[in-house]
Amino acid sequence: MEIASKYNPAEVEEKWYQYWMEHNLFHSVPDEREPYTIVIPPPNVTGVLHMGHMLNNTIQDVLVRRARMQGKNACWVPGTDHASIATEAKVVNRLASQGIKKSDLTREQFLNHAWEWTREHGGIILEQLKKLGASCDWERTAFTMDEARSESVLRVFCDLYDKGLIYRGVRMVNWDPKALTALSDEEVIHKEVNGKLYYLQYKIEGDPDGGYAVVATTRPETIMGDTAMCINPNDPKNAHLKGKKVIVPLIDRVIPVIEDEYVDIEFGTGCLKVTPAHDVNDYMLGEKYNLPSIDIFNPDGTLNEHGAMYAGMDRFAVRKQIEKDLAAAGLMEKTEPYTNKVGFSERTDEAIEPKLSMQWFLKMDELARPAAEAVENDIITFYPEKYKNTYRHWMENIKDWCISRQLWWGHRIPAYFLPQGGVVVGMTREEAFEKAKQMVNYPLTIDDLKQDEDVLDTWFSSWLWPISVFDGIRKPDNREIRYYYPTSDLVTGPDIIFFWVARMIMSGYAYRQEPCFRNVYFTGIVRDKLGRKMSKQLGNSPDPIDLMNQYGADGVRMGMLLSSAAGNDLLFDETLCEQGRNFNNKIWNAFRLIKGWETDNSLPRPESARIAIDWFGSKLSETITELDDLFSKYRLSEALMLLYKLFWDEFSSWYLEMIKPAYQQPIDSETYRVTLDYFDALLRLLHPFMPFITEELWQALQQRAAGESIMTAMQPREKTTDKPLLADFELVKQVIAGVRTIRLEKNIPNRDALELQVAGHHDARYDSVISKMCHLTSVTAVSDKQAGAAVFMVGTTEYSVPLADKMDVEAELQKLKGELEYTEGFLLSVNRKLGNERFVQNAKPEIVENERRKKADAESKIASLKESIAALEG
RNA sequence: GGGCGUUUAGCUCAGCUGGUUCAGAGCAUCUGCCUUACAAGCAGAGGGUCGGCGGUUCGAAUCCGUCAACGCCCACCA
Repeated sequence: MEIASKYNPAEVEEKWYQYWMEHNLFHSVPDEREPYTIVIPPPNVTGVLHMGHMLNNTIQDVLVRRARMQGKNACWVPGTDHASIATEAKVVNRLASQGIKKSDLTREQFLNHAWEWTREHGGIILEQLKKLGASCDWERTAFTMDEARSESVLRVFCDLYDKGLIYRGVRMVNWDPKALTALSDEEVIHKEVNGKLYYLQYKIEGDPDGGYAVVATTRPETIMGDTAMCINPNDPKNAHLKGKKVIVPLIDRVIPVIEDEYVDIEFGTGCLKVTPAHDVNDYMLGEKYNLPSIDIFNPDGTLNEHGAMYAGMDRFAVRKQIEKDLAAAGLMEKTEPYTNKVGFSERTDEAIEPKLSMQWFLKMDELARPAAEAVENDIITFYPEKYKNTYRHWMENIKDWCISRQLWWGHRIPAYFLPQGGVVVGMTREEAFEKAKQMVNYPLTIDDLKQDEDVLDTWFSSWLWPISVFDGIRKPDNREIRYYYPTSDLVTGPDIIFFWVARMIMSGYAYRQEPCFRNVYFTGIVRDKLGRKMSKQLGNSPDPIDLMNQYGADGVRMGMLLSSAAGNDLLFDETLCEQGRNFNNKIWNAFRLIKGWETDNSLPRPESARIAIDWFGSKLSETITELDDLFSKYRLSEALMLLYKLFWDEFSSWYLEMIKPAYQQPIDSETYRVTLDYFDALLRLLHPFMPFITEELWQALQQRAAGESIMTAMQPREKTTDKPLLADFELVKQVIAGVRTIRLEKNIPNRDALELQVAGHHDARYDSVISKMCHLTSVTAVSDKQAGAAVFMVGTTEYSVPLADKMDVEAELQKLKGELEYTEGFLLSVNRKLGNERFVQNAKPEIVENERRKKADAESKIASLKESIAALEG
């Protein structure tokens, strides 16, 4: 059978994914095995795969596949998120392109469009995950707005309301004037903005001299909302303003001067304009001093009728205009450049407007307590650990969660207003109606109930995800939730630690009295090789699908993993995918070699093969131990590198070369059998990282039963590791490398056999291997130094290859003298150490002993080198 | 303004509780090879005063202090 010399991923990937699906190998049902559960961080339902998803899902797949091969009942639950704001924005945009305004539609009509959009674009991302090889249990695919999840969300809302944890009230919230909704604090990103600090003159009322106070502000457009000016009572320079009233520029409204120590005397002029409706601090002052609050903005950020002559204009246009008008009126003292932090909407990138509005809130302190403790006490472990600090800090300063959004796409809040005031909460209108009847003493029909128009924050559904995907909210005792929960590992980005991770932990304790997962693996952010975050705007993000077409899914998976030390950002470089592809090719070719061998039962097993088999068996065992350790620390990148080296260096470059029969000669059947076993074990170790090629070769390695798969084969277990053998072999490698170097330097072709002479300690047990690898006629012990031989040292042993006429005596002398000089310097430093009394007294005995050994070795090496030099010179 | 983290070979990183598994790995580079598994390869080689300074110690990449650069998170000073 002729096998191509290059691996072609396109030919095999789809085939095996279908095979896995056809044989239902991803599906899990509860049984007596230990469960291993991961719930996917649900991507936006209408999103497409980006590099962050690639990384995140590759890691999850590695963990799941490995767990499955360790005999656990592995279950990876996929699904998508309705992404309220993001999806609604996309739908609004599409409607706009069709000339339809959202405001022209009824809620129902709009939702029809949204569902249509979801059907069109939904699930694309899940198909892309299949191309990556993700072994999700697709039968369990969930959606945050499907029936089970929606009902769970409403139930939790009702329950928390009944417990008094959800309340409704007027608060200063973060208002997004573009999305026209309130946002939670976590959805606001603070950015530095270069602006101006405006110094405005406020005339003092009734001052005969036309005196005025100067206020420094970054937002002159809000003066129409001023209801006071505030000074610090301890500020001597503004003492003359105490008890006075001042006049708001341009609109000539009179406002009082109040005093509060909140005002920083040093900032600006020490006078602060107070606009309770449009600033969080001013709001506090307003509450404290009972000031009126004048809201001058429409929801979309234009000014309303309180904006006087600016009514209808956008807030930023007003800022420009008012600057001119104030200057014209002689009320603008000056402006100076000023940089301050402004909040922007995470989703729409619109400047946030603090706005007073009626919203629903969830009280957090009670929910946070057990969640904080769980992480503090490592019941839930974070990798890397540093995020524990971040989490603790947030938990300790947690504020109530604004959970209502003025959107249509999402879970509509199950609260109903009564005609004469008051509100009832219920799963359905009917349920609410029943409750309402108990509450009021006036006639009421079901249609009198008006449901709240708002929907819930998207995260109010995702925070239930680990429970709701197993239907643990609606049926807390069902078999699935009891079996799969708590889940094992969560793999996600640190950017959503508050949005999602922290809240899931809270809901887990609130509804299951248990942690929702045991370990959280925070991935880094995928950046380009210049360190820039990958983004659509920059166009620096490669298309994952293109990458997979080019390098194969296995190659790309490897490329992602090689660069991703846990928790560090990773600088993605396509050459890593290339490295992945090359590795695939290496595996492929090793297979070609092995498969090409004929076996012969009558052949005895050569000694060199016996050594090779013993040695590699130990190497394999040692590697498995190290691998387990790395996995337990979630050091996947290093785990993969370890296997890479095991396969490429140890197996291919050393083991296969050692057992390789001469050209077109058969191999003895014993060696062949063991080699197939080793190859099988390597494939199984590699499978979690590179599922496709390993399945392809595993199937080709020998006849497999229908439906059999490497996916469900067991991971190899460690056997005995012969440490002395491994150590010996490292010396053997050095000897072989030494001879190879001589061949290279002296230009001696491989086909010319050489002789190797040894002076000093040498273990002859490995001579068969050395002879085979170096093409030697013999390895002989000699006592006398001989001229005309190229020399190299391994430890204190001197090896030489007689070369006769090929010798360049001068060059050889140079080399030996250089080595002598180095060794003498080394000896000097060791002697200095041993001559230091305090070292000999204080250091641990074994350390001192070690130094003495170094001294002895160096001395013997020097003696040996001197002899060789003498022989050459003589 | 607070907190956290990073700084080791050209690049990306590993070095846990201070002492030959302490200066490492992969990639890249250089040299020689189309040796019949693989040139997407084979064999070999070079390359770092471990960010700067100071301290503790017989001994510091490793511990302490300090400075610098970069990054992240949090925060209501207009």
